[in-house]
Amino acid sequence: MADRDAPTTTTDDLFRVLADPTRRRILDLLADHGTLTVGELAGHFPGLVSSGISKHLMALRAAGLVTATKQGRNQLYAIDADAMSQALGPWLARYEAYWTGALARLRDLAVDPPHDGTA
Amino acid sequence: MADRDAPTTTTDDLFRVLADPTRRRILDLLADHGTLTVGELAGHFPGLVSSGISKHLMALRAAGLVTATKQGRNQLYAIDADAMSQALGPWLARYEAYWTGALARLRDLAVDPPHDGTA
DNA sequence: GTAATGGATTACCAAGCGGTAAGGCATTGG
DNA sequence: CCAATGCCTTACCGCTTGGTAATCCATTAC
Repeated sequence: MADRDAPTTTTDDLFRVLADPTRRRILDLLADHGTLTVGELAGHFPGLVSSGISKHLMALRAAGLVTATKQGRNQLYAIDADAMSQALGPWLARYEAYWTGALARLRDLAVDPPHDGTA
Repeated sequence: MADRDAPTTTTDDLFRVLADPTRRRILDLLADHGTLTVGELAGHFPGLVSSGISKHLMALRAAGLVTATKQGRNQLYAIDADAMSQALGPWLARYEAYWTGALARLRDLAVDPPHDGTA
């Protein structure tokens, strides 16, 4: 199984995938470089072999967090935060009451990204 | 354990704790009721015995996500989202660039929350 | 065409973790 | 005081899952 691109990334799936540090690191790398292949990713993880990376990528892909574009013999992976935001959004909203401060910072980032005074 | 704020509630710890659906449900219940005892919590989980709840509570407490107040022979648990926001904040900020749309939705949710949509 | 490269897939192993069960301590009530 | 209650703690079991190794397939180079 696991051949679906899972249009419905549940909060449950999201957190399960995000639970692994390596997977978050991969997402991190992807966010920083935009697009990477398995080999390039593997270069950042000295303690892991390609198979492991591939496996994590598969999990990420199953959760819809990354997209894979085949280019010749390589596969280009890119982050797809849409699924993340879709799954996290409702959860974040639920704790809105406890998050006033964090939310305010978030809103600040959304409406005022560049500079302007107080941080 | 007097580690009620666990100075080092890393993003790693946060996600590990949040990875379990039962634990998120507990947080959910706590957020909804404000304060609950182990027994009350257990009442919401027919498929679990108190020990299990207690264990999850311990994990939550270790991560600083909940606070425990002893009241007589019972222990009152309450959510403490401060650790959550502290750990999630930086992570959320890191993906800010990918979240523009989500951020807007978040703002919308913050001012006009729909209703319960737990998956 | 064949050889080489790179990724995906599968099988396997080991560690971590969720859940249960049993035991112990503290508080409350008679 | 002793008995009962409620929670926490510890030991244990089984499943899930991260990681590796080996194999296969596709693409590219010669």
